[in-house]
Amino acid sequence: MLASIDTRISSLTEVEVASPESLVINPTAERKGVAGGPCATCSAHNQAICSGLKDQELEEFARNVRTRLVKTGQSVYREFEEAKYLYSVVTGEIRLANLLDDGRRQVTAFKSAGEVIGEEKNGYYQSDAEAVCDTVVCQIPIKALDKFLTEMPSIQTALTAKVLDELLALRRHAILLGRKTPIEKVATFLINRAGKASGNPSNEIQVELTMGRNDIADFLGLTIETVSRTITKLRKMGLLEVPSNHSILIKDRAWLKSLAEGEK
Amino acid sequence: MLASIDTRISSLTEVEVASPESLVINPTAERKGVAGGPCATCSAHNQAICSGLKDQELEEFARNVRTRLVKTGQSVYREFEEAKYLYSVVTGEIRLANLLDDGRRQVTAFKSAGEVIGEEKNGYYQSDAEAVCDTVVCQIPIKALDKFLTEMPSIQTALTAKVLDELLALRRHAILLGRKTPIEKVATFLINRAGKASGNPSNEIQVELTMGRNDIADFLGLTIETVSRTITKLRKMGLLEVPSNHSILIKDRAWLKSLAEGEK
DNA sequence: CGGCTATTTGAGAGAAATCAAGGATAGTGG
DNA sequence: CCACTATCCTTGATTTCTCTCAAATAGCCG
Repeated sequence: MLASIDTRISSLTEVEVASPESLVINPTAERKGVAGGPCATCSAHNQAICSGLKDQELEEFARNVRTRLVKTGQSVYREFEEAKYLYSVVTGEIRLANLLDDGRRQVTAFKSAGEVIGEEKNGYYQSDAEAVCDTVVCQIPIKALDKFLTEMPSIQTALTAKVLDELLALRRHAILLGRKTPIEKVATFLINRAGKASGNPSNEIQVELTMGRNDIADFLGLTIETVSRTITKLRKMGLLEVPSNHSILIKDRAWLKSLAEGEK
Repeated sequence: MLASIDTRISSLTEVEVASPESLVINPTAERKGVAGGPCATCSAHNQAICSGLKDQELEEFARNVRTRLVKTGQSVYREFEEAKYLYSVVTGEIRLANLLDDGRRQVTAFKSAGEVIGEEKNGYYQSDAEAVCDTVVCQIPIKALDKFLTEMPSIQTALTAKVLDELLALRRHAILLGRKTPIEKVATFLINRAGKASGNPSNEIQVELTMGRNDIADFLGLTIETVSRTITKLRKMGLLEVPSNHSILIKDRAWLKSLAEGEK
């Protein structure tokens, strides 16, 4: 699955000449005659807010959206910027972050395929959204969205569910930030990643990290050194192997999970 | 304003014989013949999700809701409990909290008049909701709400706005928990309270705390001792006076605000 | 291969948690 | 109304962690 994402991204990247900052592709231009239009064949379709749409609605939806390639480190939008679009992540990964004036940063979430970003307050985005790796997002104009919400109830429902999911995720994250130890934080992070990564319930599982230690530290409310030391500690306990900086092999998922919950 | 709340609560408390656990009052029984029904005269009406309703809609709304007195320490609902109602706070204050298995607690928000609680995920509440002090809530059955959402668009709009507000508040709280120092945390807490408390932009302002130090500690991700020491420190800096445990006088709001943002 | 960046590791300082009393406050019942 | 008790809050001493500062190592890109 990761391989197919990589393929998709690099093929898109090659077209990237068109716009050095961020590539905009009109999906209607890509495929014609497919039932449901181009969105029907989107790799994120099944997990996205458009998944409940019928063929005809989906075609209408497709006419209103654009996909956009956001390269590593580039931002999709910034906090306090006027919110004109809602986005759905297609491939890759986005980090949402908030900053203090002196540069301290808190990453509040990593968002991947099918997830929605772009929440606003009084018309302005609530946080910075930046690509952790080369990422494709689906850009939905707020104006078009308003129409969809009334005409296509399944979008309303799906969107509400996504927002409530995000609320819950933030609550879970709050208890992590405020009350968990570094080991519990890192264990929770890895377990959540493993859950995202596959349905394989086996005790050993490979986790791919798109982000660097810095992002992990800012996500968990730690310094980069503490993250590094904690991973080392888990490795020396025999819980992990670290084949590369961006990949971690969990040797004992159940044990790691119990650590994540604070059972010592 | 606080005085009027107290009056209201104690008058309700006296009726409390009816139900030792939590008093249920049918507002339709209270007043008749008022345009908009009993909800029109609700002290929280202007800030609540029902504020945009016309008289007739409001009467329909009133027929479907009940008010409920929740005494100090009692819970409105618990995490993982089936979500049958959405609530709007009328008077008093509710704390939302999540727990770890070993009892560690993170308070994610304090909710007062006009604010909504009861967010769910797959039909189950996301956190514990408990009364910080004697509190009156308006109980809206989810089933009735679903009907309102389609028939009264202003409710849909208001509710969406409330949820987005909550998302933003949680993001702000995440950066507080993950990246702020104890002084910044306490200063932020007090400044936010002061903002809630009044429109008085003067430099000196009185803040009423309904909750104890324990709740503040669990809200800010600190121990109770650190909260206490930090308040003492701010007091000795001449920034605060503490006339009673539940009341704090901010002597220099601008200075406190600059501390809250991390400017040293 | 060389330079750049990311990550790991080490030593030391500082800060908040923990452990332990002591003091204030509020609510209860005489 | 006041004494009494339970709870809450503050303060002090000590310990433990995590951060900070510093440097070495590893990985990556051209």
